[in-house]
Amino acid sequence: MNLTVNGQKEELQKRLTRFEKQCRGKGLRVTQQRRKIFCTVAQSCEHPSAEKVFQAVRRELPNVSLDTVYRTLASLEEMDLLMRVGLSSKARFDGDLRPHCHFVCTRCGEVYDIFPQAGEELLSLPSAAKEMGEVKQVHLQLRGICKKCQERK
Amino acid sequence: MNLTVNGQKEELQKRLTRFEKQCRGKGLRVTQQRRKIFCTVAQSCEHPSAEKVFQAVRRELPNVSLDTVYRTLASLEEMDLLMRVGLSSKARFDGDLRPHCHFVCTRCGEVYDIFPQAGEELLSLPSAAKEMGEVKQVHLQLRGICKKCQERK
DNA sequence: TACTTTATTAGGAATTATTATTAATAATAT
DNA sequence: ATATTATTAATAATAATTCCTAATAAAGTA
Repeated sequence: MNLTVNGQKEELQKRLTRFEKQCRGKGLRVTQQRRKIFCTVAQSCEHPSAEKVFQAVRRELPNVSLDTVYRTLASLEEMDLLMRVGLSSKARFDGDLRPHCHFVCTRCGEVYDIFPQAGEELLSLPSAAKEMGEVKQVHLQLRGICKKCQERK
Repeated sequence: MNLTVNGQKEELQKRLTRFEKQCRGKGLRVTQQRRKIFCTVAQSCEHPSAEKVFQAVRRELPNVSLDTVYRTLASLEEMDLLMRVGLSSKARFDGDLRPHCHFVCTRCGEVYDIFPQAGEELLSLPSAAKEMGEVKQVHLQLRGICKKCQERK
């Protein structure tokens, strides 16, 4: 894990400040565990898994439990302090390979298709993409709260 | 599950034809199980989970096993006959909320950041997006084979 | 500072999702 | 029709995540 985010200390500081503000705003206690778990993800460029976060946090808090890590990561995601790569829970499949994107409801987990209008361009690939490897698929996912969930609450 | 894809029978037929061609091309046997599993996903607009596919297939092939469904879905994905929404395996987290996208290597699972160049616009949201609900995050994922994996065979 | 309240946590058990194993089955070529 | 060999069913095993409960500790209050 890197100790700085792309070599930018200020960015890390900004994230930590935001974290504390958000917690206090929501009335969440800033516990050692919560702070350390957030720090671990905020400092890393490696998109760590829950297990990796657990291992890293355990070096300083040897008794931290894996459940705490999962619980905290979920609540940090809820507060928009970090994001989850891919989707949680089980895999879902799509037989439609035409260019379109998915609206994923973060509350109920439902996945909706969004097709671009005729003539509407979905996206242009960032130029740095080709340096990473061979791009075979593009997945564009919009996350938010779906209409149904907005209505029922 | 819908029996037609957005009301277009031709699209479904196209997918089935492609499926058979791909299987024969790769020397894979077109078994009842394989065909029914593919059909189930190809006919559906609901991005079914492996479990859902299993339930649907079992109505016609009562003895199909869950393992077969998982195995077949994975091979269909490999053949680019369907795609997986989100990521398989474990969840991974990112503390960087600045606009950027991820290159996900489908071979080794590694996740790399790609930041747009200065002035480069990542994407414009499809106009249909706002009808789905409130978009809170945009996740752009490029999938392919990373440089490292390309080199080591 | 000590006390109280209540969210949070550790530890372990339970659940869910996915993958591996192996003998039996069935699709294709002959 | 038969042989060959990929594929499958059934079940066990593993991996990932979540639940449960008593113990702990953060933040407010006296």
